Amino acid sequence: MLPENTRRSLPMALLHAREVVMARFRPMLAAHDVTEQQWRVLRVLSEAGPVEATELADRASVLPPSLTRIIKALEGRRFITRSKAEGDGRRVVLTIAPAGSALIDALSPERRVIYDDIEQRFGHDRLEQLLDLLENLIDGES
Amino acid sequence: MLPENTRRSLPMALLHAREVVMARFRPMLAAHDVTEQQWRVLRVLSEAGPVEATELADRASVLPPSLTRIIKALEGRRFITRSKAEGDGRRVVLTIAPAGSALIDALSPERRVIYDDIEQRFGHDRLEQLLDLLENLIDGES
DNA sequence: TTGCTGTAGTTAACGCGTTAATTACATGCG
DNA sequence: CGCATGTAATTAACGCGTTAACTACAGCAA
Repeated sequence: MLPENTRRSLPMALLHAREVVMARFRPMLAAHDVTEQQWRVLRVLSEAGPVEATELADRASVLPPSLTRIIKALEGRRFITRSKAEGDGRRVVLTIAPAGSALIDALSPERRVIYDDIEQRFGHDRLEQLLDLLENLIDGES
Repeated sequence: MLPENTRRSLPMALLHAREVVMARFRPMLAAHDVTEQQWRVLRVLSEAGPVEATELADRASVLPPSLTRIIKALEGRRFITRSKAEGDGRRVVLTIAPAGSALIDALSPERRVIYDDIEQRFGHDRLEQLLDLLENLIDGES
């Protein structure tokens, strides 16, 4: 059934939901001069260790051209380091640098507070339910 | 509780979910040379009739600077018309034009097919449940 | 009327999303 | 080896997201 109004359209609802959630995190990121995408890349590198660019782009939900720009910015600020994969001169391996880890550590407490607040306001069970549904949607469509 | 991995983070999940859903609609929009945002604006105008810019931006989930650019593009293609509100020289009123309505009509069948397919694959009840949760999240955080 | 304050839109600057084209390297085949 | 094909990453071009600054107009008060 076609959604009769814009408000109850799935793409719109996802967009709007993401907007209101990110609005809570944005001030924190802006205060440290990191964009949302740079933050995602740093977190993936922090969680997953040295990773090739393609996998990094995939895990951070960033397209390759964007990743190229993000890498340049993060490398310029010494948040990450970049090296060629041995055995394949095309691949690039990214590693988080001390300054990058320090940023992650510095922001984690604040991030936890925001996330906890969202979870508390929305409800733990409903959040889990929402995450399950989103995961199912993603797996089913991709 | 802080999400332990990037995959089960709410902002990431919302982003990724939106991505996979929009991937289904994007070819349709590209084939008619409309961006996703232009399409949203047209649909709001189609549903709501003549509307002032601020309300339009709000309903289409587009920021004012973006709306200014979108209006220019849509006006250039005769999809919408623009006029000043009588009684208030600051306000701008947007109205969908015949060419715009024609585009909406041309794309609606295909849009329905895509939406129905998503709904069928994901499940009607789960979709409704997801929309409810998203609506609650939006209302609770905004 | 003059001027202050608030509001609607626009412009500017910069980064990302998206697609297409391009470069650099790897692999396989003759 | 030499060349075609494929893949990883980058670059280019254009539109949108985001914030801040700016313009134009409305409303109100002295």
